[in-house]
Amino acid sequence: MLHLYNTLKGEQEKFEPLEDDKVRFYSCGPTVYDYFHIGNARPFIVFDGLRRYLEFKGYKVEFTQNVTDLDDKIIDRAEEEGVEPEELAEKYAEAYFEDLDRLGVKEADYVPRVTEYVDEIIEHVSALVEKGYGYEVEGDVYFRVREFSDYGKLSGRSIDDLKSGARVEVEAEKEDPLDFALWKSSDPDEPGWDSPWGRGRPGWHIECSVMAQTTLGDTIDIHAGGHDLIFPHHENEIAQSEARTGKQFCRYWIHNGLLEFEGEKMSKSLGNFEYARDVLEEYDRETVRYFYFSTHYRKPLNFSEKNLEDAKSAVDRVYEFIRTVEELDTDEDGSEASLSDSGKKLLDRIESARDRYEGEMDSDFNTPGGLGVIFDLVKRANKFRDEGKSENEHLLQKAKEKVMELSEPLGLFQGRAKVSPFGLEEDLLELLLEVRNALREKQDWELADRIRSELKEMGVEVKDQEGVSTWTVDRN
RNA sequence: GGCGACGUAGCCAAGGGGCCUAAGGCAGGGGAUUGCAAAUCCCCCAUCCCCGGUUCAAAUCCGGGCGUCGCCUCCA
Repeated sequence: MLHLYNTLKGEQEKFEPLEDDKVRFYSCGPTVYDYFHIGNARPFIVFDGLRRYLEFKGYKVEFTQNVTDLDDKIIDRAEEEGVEPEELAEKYAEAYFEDLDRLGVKEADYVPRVTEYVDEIIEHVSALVEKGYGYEVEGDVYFRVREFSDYGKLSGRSIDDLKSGARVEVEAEKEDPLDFALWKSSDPDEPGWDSPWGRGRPGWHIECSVMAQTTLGDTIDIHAGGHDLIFPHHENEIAQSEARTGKQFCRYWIHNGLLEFEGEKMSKSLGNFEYARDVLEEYDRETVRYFYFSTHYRKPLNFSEKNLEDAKSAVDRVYEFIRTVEELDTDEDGSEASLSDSGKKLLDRIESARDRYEGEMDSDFNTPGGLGVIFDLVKRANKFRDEGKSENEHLLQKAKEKVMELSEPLGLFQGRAKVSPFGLEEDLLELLLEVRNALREKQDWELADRIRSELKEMGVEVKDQEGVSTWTVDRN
């Protein structure tokens, strides 16, 4: 039974979707005014993992991740670069999809864009105005926070706490400084749509409410995003949504911890960030994914070379195991009746692995625990292999299959990308290694070592093992 | 100032009253294996931020400190 920490309740709860095995899952997507940085990638990867894990457990998941392609940041940035906002948004939306693909994030079922939902947004805002939750002042429409009695239930604050914070910008036209914009009037040179309040564009929080509810329904099961979105973004989403429907908007609010860099939150405004695409030049996707899954998703995590290098070594360890097993001839069926004691132990470990794994993962998506089960299996299988019981080699095959099965939700260890799409490079490499092995037969170590070290410089690592030479590429 | 999260080995990181003489990974040391290298295997490497308390029993619960981070303003 899966348990998730629900920000709304402030504690872990049993996860039970509204409709038996169907899960309606919304995850906050990017505002496409720039490439996303490696900290932004955390929720993308972590919630991709959660989605896959739900599917792994047999749920039917409907997954929506929006693209905010209309926003003041886009307008500002477009002006700086001297291009149209639409053009800028399109450029970065494309880059976003490319980067997601490189990170191995599965495509969402629905990928709504704000500009395609303006009609629905206007409808939603109109409904709020009719109900007395929204009011117009000179073409802007605000949400009347005091009207919504549950305001603050997600972030655990009261309106009075917020007031005393006193950092809320005072705009004279608002009835209350805490009220937030649902709709903003646009200057003639800004993007705008005709509405009952004149030409304008959606406010800052409304798009998520509308896109979530349009694609998934009035009440959704999971809404996920970064911890820094709890207030005001998600708080306001709740207010807008529930004020209109009178129904609960979302049942489980899930928030990931932030990525830190040298002790501070990585963010665009602090300037201490690295683009995800730049990190991917250095490290392959599985290293990045492992890096994220090796810490519980709610904890803060420090970004550093060292951490990524560690992750890389760990990923290599599993691939090394998979590779060695694949090189065994394990055609024989191997009867389990004649297993040695150590074989029986290993078989037992393999057979109990899924339960142990789910036991970890069910506890608030504890991926470090889940990875522990996977690595434990690798360790024990390696040990078994070293005992040299060749008659039981099919057990290693089984262990490998289990490792891959359990790694699937994490998008790990399913096989590495080939060197080139044509396969020619691979053939040439094989040929080169054959020649090198002929040299080794003749004990021409000097030339053989030179080939190995020069290949290494190109990123191809050669290993000689049990008479066979293998190679791995240090890139994806 | 208000609200919240967190503090486990050299580093990363699970665990959350007795099975902990604390998973797993990385790095390091010693050994086996090896043309060399790599990989693999074996062995070694923590008493859980501090102080009080509850309990037969606490890393694990309670209270108080200290520290780090986040939110209260755009932000994943």
